Amino acid sequence: MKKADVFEFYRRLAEANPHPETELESGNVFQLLVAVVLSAQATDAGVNKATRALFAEVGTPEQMVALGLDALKQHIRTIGLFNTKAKNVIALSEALVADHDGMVPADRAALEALPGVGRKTANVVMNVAFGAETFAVDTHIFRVGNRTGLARGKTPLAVERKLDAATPQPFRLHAHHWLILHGRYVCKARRPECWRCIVADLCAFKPKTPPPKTAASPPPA
DNA sequence: ATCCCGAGGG
DNA sequence: CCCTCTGGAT
Repeated sequence: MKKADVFEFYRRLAEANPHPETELESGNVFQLLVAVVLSAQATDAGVNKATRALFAEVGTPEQMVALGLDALKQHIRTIGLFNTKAKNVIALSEALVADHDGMVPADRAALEALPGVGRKTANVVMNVAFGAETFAVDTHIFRVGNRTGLARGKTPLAVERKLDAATPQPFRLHAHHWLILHGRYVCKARRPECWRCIVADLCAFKPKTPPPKTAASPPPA
Protein backbone atom coordinates (compact mmCIF):
# COMPACT_ATOMS: atom_id res chain seq x y z
CA MET A 1 0.00 0.00 0.00
CA LYS A 2 1.29 3.45 -0.89
CA LYS A 3 2.48 5.70 1.93
CA ALA A 4 -0.26 8.28 1.38
CA ASP A 5 -2.88 5.54 1.39
CA VAL A 6 -1.54 4.11 4.65
CA PHE A 7 -1.92 7.51 6.29
CA GLU A 8 -5.44 7.90 4.94
CA PHE A 9 -6.28 4.35 6.04
CA TYR A 10 -5.36 5.11 9.65
CA ARG A 11 -6.81 8.61 9.52
CA ARG A 12 -10.25 7.23 8.76
CA LEU A 13 -10.10 4.50 11.41
CA ALA A 14 -8.94 7.08 13.94
CA GLU A 15 -11.70 9.49 13.00
CA ALA A 16 -14.30 6.75 13.43
CA ASN A 17 -12.92 5.73 16.83
CA PRO A 18 -10.83 8.52 18.42
CA HIS A 19 -10.16 6.75 21.72
CA PRO A 20 -9.98 2.97 21.16
CA GLU A 21 -9.62 0.78 24.22
CA THR A 22 -9.33 -2.90 25.02
CA GLU A 23 -12.63 -4.66 25.39
CA LEU A 24 -11.03 -6.88 28.03
CA GLU A 25 -12.14 -5.86 31.52
CA SER A 26 -9.59 -5.42 34.34
CA GLY A 27 -9.02 -3.29 37.41
CA ASN A 28 -5.24 -3.23 37.47
CA VAL A 29 -2.18 -4.29 35.47
CA PHE A 30 -2.01 -7.77 36.96
CA GLN A 31 -5.63 -8.45 36.10
CA LEU A 32 -5.01 -7.14 32.60
CA LEU A 33 -2.09 -9.53 32.16
CA VAL A 34 -4.26 -12.45 33.30
CA ALA A 35 -7.11 -11.39 31.01
CA VAL A 36 -4.79 -11.22 28.01
CA VAL A 37 -3.38 -14.67 28.76
CA LEU A 38 -6.92 -16.04 29.01
CA SER A 39 -7.92 -14.39 25.74
CA ALA A 40 -5.85 -16.72 23.56
CA GLN A 41 -8.18 -18.41 21.07
CA ALA A 42 -11.14 -17.03 22.99
CA THR A 43 -13.49 -14.07 22.57
CA ASP A 44 -13.17 -11.01 24.81
CA ALA A 45 -16.82 -11.35 25.76
CA GLY A 46 -16.23 -14.92 26.94
CA VAL A 47 -13.16 -13.91 28.94
CA ASN A 48 -15.00 -11.00 30.59
CA LYS A 49 -17.83 -13.25 31.65
CA ALA A 50 -15.40 -15.49 33.53
CA THR A 51 -13.13 -12.78 34.96
CA ARG A 52 -16.00 -10.73 36.36
CA ALA A 53 -16.33 -13.11 39.31
CA LEU A 54 -12.65 -14.05 39.41
CA PHE A 55 -11.36 -10.48 39.65
CA ALA A 56 -13.82 -9.66 42.43
CA GLU A 57 -11.87 -12.15 44.54
CA VAL A 58 -8.39 -11.91 43.04
CA GLY A 59 -6.47 -8.71 42.38
CA THR A 60 -2.84 -9.66 43.06
CA PRO A 61 -0.43 -12.49 42.23
CA GLU A 62 -0.38 -13.46 45.90
CA GLN A 63 -4.16 -13.82 45.93
CA MET A 64 -4.04 -15.86 42.72
CA VAL A 65 -1.55 -18.29 44.26
CA ALA A 66 -3.73 -18.49 47.35
CA LEU A 67 -6.81 -19.22 45.24
CA GLY A 68 -5.12 -22.30 43.82
CA LEU A 69 -5.22 -24.29 40.60
CA ASP A 70 -8.50 -26.15 41.07
CA ALA A 71 -10.50 -23.09 42.11
CA LEU A 72 -9.06 -21.12 39.20
CA LYS A 73 -10.11 -23.87 36.79
CA GLN A 74 -13.66 -23.62 38.10
CA HIS A 75 -13.68 -19.89 37.35
CA ILE A 76 -12.42 -20.19 33.79
CA ARG A 77 -13.99 -23.50 32.80
CA THR A 78 -16.12 -21.79 30.17
CA ILE A 79 -13.06 -20.51 28.30
CA GLY A 80 -11.28 -22.61 25.71
CA LEU A 81 -7.92 -24.17 26.64
CA PHE A 82 -8.78 -23.61 30.32
CA ASN A 83 -6.60 -26.41 31.65
CA THR A 84 -3.38 -25.06 30.19
CA LYS A 85 -4.33 -21.46 30.91
CA ALA A 86 -5.07 -22.15 34.59
CA LYS A 87 -1.71 -23.82 35.03
CA ASN A 88 0.07 -20.93 33.30
CA VAL A 89 -1.73 -18.26 35.33
CA ILE A 90 -0.76 -19.91 38.63
CA ALA A 91 2.84 -20.39 37.50
CA LEU A 92 2.99 -16.84 36.19
CA SER A 93 1.67 -15.50 39.50
CA GLU A 94 4.28 -17.48 41.41
CA ALA A 95 7.00 -16.08 39.15
CA LEU A 96 5.81 -12.50 39.71
CA VAL A 97 5.97 -13.00 43.47
CA ALA A 98 9.36 -14.74 43.34
CA ASP A 99 11.14 -12.61 40.76
CA HIS A 100 9.35 -9.26 40.48
CA ASP A 101 8.18 -8.37 43.99
CA GLY A 102 4.59 -9.13 42.98
CA MET A 103 4.60 -6.48 40.27
CA VAL A 104 4.11 -6.81 36.52
CA PRO A 105 7.39 -5.82 34.83
CA ALA A 106 7.20 -2.99 32.27
CA ASP A 107 9.62 -4.86 30.07
CA ARG A 108 8.90 -6.90 26.96
CA ALA A 109 11.60 -9.52 27.54
CA ALA A 110 10.69 -9.98 31.21
CA LEU A 111 7.05 -10.42 30.27
CA GLU A 112 7.89 -12.98 27.60
CA ALA A 113 9.83 -14.99 30.17
CA LEU A 114 6.61 -15.56 32.14
CA PRO A 115 4.77 -18.88 31.68
CA GLY A 116 2.03 -18.60 29.05
CA VAL A 117 3.24 -15.21 27.83
CA GLY A 118 4.52 -15.06 24.26
CA ARG A 119 5.41 -12.19 22.00
CA LYS A 120 1.84 -11.26 21.17
CA THR A 121 0.66 -11.18 24.81
CA ALA A 122 3.75 -9.22 25.90
CA ASN A 123 3.12 -6.67 23.14
CA VAL A 124 -0.49 -6.20 24.23
CA VAL A 125 0.48 -5.63 27.88
CA MET A 126 3.25 -3.20 26.92
CA ASN A 127 0.82 -1.23 24.76
CA VAL A 128 -2.25 -1.18 26.98
CA ALA A 129 -0.66 -1.05 30.44
CA PHE A 130 2.54 0.87 29.71
CA GLY A 131 1.79 2.96 26.63
CA ALA A 132 4.47 1.41 24.42
CA GLU A 133 4.11 1.68 20.63
CA THR A 134 3.99 -2.08 20.10
CA PHE A 135 2.15 -3.94 17.35
CA ALA A 136 0.67 -7.13 18.76
CA VAL A 137 -0.24 -9.27 15.78
CA ASP A 138 -3.17 -11.54 16.57
CA THR A 139 -5.43 -13.45 14.23
CA HIS A 140 -7.32 -10.27 13.30
CA ILE A 141 -4.33 -8.08 12.54
CA PHE A 142 -2.62 -10.88 10.64
CA ARG A 143 -5.69 -11.22 8.45
CA VAL A 144 -6.35 -7.48 8.01
CA GLY A 145 -2.73 -6.71 7.22
CA ASN A 146 -2.50 -9.40 4.59
CA ARG A 147 -5.95 -8.91 3.10
CA THR A 148 -5.77 -5.12 2.73
CA GLY A 149 -2.13 -4.98 1.69
CA LEU A 150 -1.28 -2.70 4.62
CA ALA A 151 1.33 -5.15 5.98
CA ARG A 152 1.87 -8.52 4.37
CA GLY A 153 3.86 -11.46 5.71
CA LYS A 154 3.81 -15.20 6.12
CA THR A 155 4.20 -15.13 9.88
CA PRO A 156 2.83 -12.84 12.64
CA LEU A 157 6.36 -11.61 13.33
CA ALA A 158 6.86 -10.63 9.70
CA VAL A 159 3.58 -8.70 9.74
CA GLU A 160 4.56 -7.04 13.01
CA ARG A 161 7.80 -5.75 11.48
CA LYS A 162 6.01 -4.47 8.40
CA LEU A 163 3.46 -2.67 10.57
CA ASP A 164 6.16 -1.13 12.71
CA ALA A 165 7.94 0.14 9.60
CA ALA A 166 4.79 1.33 7.80
CA THR A 167 2.78 2.98 10.59
CA PRO A 168 3.35 6.74 10.92
CA GLN A 169 2.62 9.09 13.80
CA PRO A 170 0.21 10.04 15.23
CA PHE A 171 -1.24 6.57 14.79
CA ARG A 172 1.44 4.31 16.26
CA LEU A 173 0.11 4.06 19.83
CA HIS A 174 -3.42 3.00 18.88
CA ALA A 175 -2.77 1.24 15.54
CA HIS A 176 -3.08 -2.09 17.31
CA HIS A 177 -6.60 -1.41 18.54
CA TRP A 178 -7.85 0.22 15.36
CA LEU A 179 -6.79 -2.79 13.34
CA ILE A 180 -8.22 -5.24 15.88
CA LEU A 181 -11.60 -3.54 16.01
CA HIS A 182 -11.70 -3.21 12.24
CA GLY A 183 -10.97 -6.91 11.90
CA ARG A 184 -13.45 -7.93 14.57
CA TYR A 185 -16.44 -5.97 13.36
CA VAL A 186 -15.94 -5.21 9.66
CA CYS A 187 -13.01 -7.04 8.05
CA LYS A 188 -14.19 -10.35 9.51
CA ALA A 189 -12.59 -13.67 8.72
CA ARG A 190 -15.59 -15.48 7.36
CA ARG A 191 -17.62 -12.77 5.68
CA PRO A 192 -15.93 -9.36 5.52
CA GLU A 193 -18.50 -6.55 5.34
CA CYS A 194 -16.89 -4.62 2.52
CA TRP A 195 -20.11 -2.82 1.64
CA ARG A 196 -19.88 -0.79 4.84
CA CYS A 197 -16.10 -0.60 5.12
CA ILE A 198 -14.74 2.95 5.35
CA VAL A 199 -11.37 2.01 3.81
CA ALA A 200 -12.62 -0.28 1.04
CA ASP A 201 -11.30 2.05 -1.69
CA LEU A 202 -7.78 1.79 -0.25
CA CYS A 203 -7.89 -2.00 0.13
CA ALA A 204 -6.21 -4.58 -2.10
CA PHE A 205 -8.87 -7.24 -1.42
CA LYS A 206 -10.41 -7.91 -4.80
CA PRO A 207 -13.71 -9.80 -4.32
CA LYS A 208 -15.48 -7.06 -2.34
CA THR A 209 -18.29 -8.86 -0.59
CA PRO A 210 -21.77 -7.56 -1.50
CA PRO A 211 -24.38 -6.68 1.12
CA PRO A 212 -26.60 -9.56 2.24
CA LYS A 213 -29.94 -10.00 0.56
CA THR A 214 -32.68 -8.36 2.58
CA ALA A 215 -35.23 -10.98 1.56
CA ALA A 216 -35.07 -14.32 3.29
CA SER A 217 -33.97 -17.22 1.11
CA PRO A 218 -36.86 -19.45 0.04
CA PRO A 219 -37.36 -22.60 2.15
CA PRO A 220 -36.23 -25.87 0.52
CA ALA A 221 -38.94 -27.82 -1.26
C1' DA B 1 3.54 -29.58 12.90
C1' DT B 2 0.65 -30.55 16.73
C1' DC B 3 -1.75 -30.20 21.02
C1' DC B 4 -4.31 -27.53 24.42
C1' DC B 5 -10.28 -26.94 24.16
C1' DG B 6 -15.21 -24.19 25.12
C1' DA B 7 -18.71 -20.82 23.56
C1' DG B 8 -20.93 -18.40 19.91
C1' DG B 9 -22.10 -17.54 15.09
C1' DG B 10 -23.42 -18.70 10.35
C1' DC C 1 -22.81 -29.08 11.24
C1' DC C 2 -18.22 -26.21 10.60
C1' DC C 3 -15.50 -22.14 11.60
C1' DT C 4 -13.64 -18.61 14.51
C1' DC C 5 -12.07 -16.35 18.57
C1' DT C 6 -6.53 -10.47 20.58
C1' DG C 7 -1.69 -18.02 21.15
C1' DG C 8 1.83 -20.52 23.51
C1' DA C 9 4.69 -24.49 24.41
C1' DT C 10 6.52 -28.72 22.82
